Amino acid sequence: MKEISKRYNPQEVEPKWREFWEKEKIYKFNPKAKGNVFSVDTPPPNISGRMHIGHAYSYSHEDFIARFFRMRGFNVFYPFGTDDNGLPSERFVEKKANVRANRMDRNEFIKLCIKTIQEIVPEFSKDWKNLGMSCDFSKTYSTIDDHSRKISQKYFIDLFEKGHAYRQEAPVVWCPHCQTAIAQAELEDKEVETLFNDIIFKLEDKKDLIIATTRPELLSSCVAVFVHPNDKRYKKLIGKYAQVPIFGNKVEILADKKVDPEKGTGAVMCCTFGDKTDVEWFKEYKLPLVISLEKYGKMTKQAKKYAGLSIKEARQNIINDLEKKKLLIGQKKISHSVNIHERCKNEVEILNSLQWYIKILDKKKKFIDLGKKIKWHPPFMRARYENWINNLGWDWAISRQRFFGVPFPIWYCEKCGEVKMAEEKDLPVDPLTDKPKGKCAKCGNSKFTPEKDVMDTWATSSLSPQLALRLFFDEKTSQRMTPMNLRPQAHDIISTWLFYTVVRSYYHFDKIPWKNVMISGHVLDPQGKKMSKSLGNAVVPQEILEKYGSDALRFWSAGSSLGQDINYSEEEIKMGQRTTTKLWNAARFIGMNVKKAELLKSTDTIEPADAWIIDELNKTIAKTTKAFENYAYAKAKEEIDGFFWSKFADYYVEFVKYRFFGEDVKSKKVGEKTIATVFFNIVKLYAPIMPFVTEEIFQTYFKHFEKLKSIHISKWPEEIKLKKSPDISDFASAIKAVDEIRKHKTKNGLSLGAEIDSIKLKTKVNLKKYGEFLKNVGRAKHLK
RNA sequence: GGGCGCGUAGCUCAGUUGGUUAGAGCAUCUGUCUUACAAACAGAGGGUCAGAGGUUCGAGUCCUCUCGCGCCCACCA
Repeated sequence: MKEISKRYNPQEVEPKWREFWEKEKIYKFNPKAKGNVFSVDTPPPNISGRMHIGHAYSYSHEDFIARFFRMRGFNVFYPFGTDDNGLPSERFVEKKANVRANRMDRNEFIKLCIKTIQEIVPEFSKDWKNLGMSCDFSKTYSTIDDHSRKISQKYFIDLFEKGHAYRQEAPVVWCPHCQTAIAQAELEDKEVETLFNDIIFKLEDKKDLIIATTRPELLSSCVAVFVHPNDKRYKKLIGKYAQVPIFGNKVEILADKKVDPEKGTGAVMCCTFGDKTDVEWFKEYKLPLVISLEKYGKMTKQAKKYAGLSIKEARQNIINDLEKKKLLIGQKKISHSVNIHERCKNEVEILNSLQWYIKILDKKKKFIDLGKKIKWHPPFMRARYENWINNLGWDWAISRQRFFGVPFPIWYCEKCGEVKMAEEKDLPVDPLTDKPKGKCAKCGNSKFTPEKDVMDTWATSSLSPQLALRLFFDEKTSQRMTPMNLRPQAHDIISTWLFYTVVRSYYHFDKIPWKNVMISGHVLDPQGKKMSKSLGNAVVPQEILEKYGSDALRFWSAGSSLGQDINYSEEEIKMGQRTTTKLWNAARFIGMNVKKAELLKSTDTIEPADAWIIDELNKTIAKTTKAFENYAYAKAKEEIDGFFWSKFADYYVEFVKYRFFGEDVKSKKVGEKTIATVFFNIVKLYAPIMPFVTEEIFQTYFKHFEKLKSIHISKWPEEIKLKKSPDISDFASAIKAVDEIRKHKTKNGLSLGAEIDSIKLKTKVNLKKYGEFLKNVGRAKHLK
């Protein structure tokens, strides 16, 4: 047998096989290969940061499944792409190059973005390769490349033509810091301290009406005052008018059930727009639109003497002025939560502006129904999807007043404003530099204004099945391959990526995008807190990979069931490392004792111990296979671990030793075959979780079993059937007897290898059948 | 306030449709260098299954309520 290293060294072994897999194209997708296709809609990681531990965790999960199905004989379509447009990428480039997009030339900035991305993507993708991902990296997409822009624009045109996309001037969630509209899904909450101000509005009879507000700076946008219809204090005021302090205009006092009489003074001003309720009232009561806030977050002329001030400055100045006029009669410190933009963490406003939308509100029920057609792993994650849809309050705003994104393929007629779409054969287009063909369909004019906005990054990534499929297939085949088999992702983007992909798939193809979704949890620190750079409790996967290797990291990832958050535990990673060591040692043991490994033949005559381990193996194969088929990789790992450590290593290896060192050639031979067969299967069972050590063992010891380049394209284990097999119904008693002998030795401080003269067994065991076996395994001369 | 998940040994978790004395790993303690492995092995101790009530011959598992933790959403006047 080959001379091999005594210790397993992942730092040496892992790069070797990684290069080998790439060179030999082990994971290359072959459209003509046999077997049913199993397709994965791989999440394109966002390039705005390196792979973090949460990525390592959830990408491991999908790779387990992809590897399992590959070995199960499926033709696995497992593509890779990167998400590299939109605000996150802009912010990343701004930070890296120390520039601000809105202070530089648009084209220069876009060029800088593209250059930066080209520089970093190869290094960025390396982390995913180092993790051992079995994607086909030979063709990849980026959500900003020509390929993706073309698809994104094509399907936008499709939406428009089908009437699912519309442009409208309406209140929209606006980020004054990023100076763009954003979607509801991009909001986060933040708890802030603020002042609740009681302000006097004068009534027509000169009496006071006190309203409470946290946003006095919006007084100039006040268009009504609302009270609860049953509020006795205000009932008689309904329909009358109140005068807005400082600005002097009169607004009607209206009644609406949304007013909470308990809150503040029970009278509330409605401004266009302070919050979502204002928008609802604005629409419902057809209130006038009075804009006091412009897109940079500064006060407009409407705010008169406060024009040009920031929100905070205006608030302070108005409070001061109200105080001077004795119109501010109370102030209370409160803490409330406000919506912030997830990308920049700044408070958002609601602004009236012209934006493109994709209709979603009118199809809520449909999207919920589609969700029911998808198989969710774990099932309870569907509730989050439905919960999100039920709470949706806005259509999907997809235009962004930004620079680095997929442009809308649109011009507007200068004369009549009619939309002019690009033609499909010209895609991708940039309306800022490309000219539309032909004349305005409506008025015949031939001068056009380009659309400057770009699309929300999700508007492109929600087409990820198409982005991936079209790398390898024509349009017809791509559509035939939808729905894909699996969408793997983490739970934080159910309301964005997952939901939007369902929306797009429905509008374009009237189909669900995938048959299964697999939702991973998050990684928490050992105390159960969220890991984040800012808290300083984040672990860096690159360091773990370097120190312990990918197999060990993946082993840890496999440790919690699907959808569960996991606490980071270095101990568990060490356990993975120990498993690789244990596997390596077991392989070495076989290498030392078995000259040339052979597999059992169905006609071989085996001994009871062999039959027992084969039986246990068969049970393990059945359970592991079922678990993996249900995406329950944690259960699969548990089964394999249990069999390998507690059945194979702890017992079977000890059962077979005496035969290896003894004289009975026939018994020795069948023992050799059994141990090789069983261990070979163990290595295969572990292959999806720990691809490197299993490849090393396969290549070193078992390559001659199957004429294949890699274990990862070998056949998944199946039940081993032997024509004649001894009865092992009483083998448990033999194991019990072995335990008893071990206990006896431990109690007496003897080493397990020590020979003992005789032992009286309490265990009832058939000594005729197992006497010799027990004497040999237990190294006892006599048994009673 | 709504939705979802979780609460089992010191720690991390497993417990399939309710069915003997509740399991594993880590940690602890005691032994053992035994021809794969001391990064190992053998053995031992350790649990009112968050709490209360209910259904049942029988509940960690089903139902109701309470408490605690986490996530998502709403609340923003």
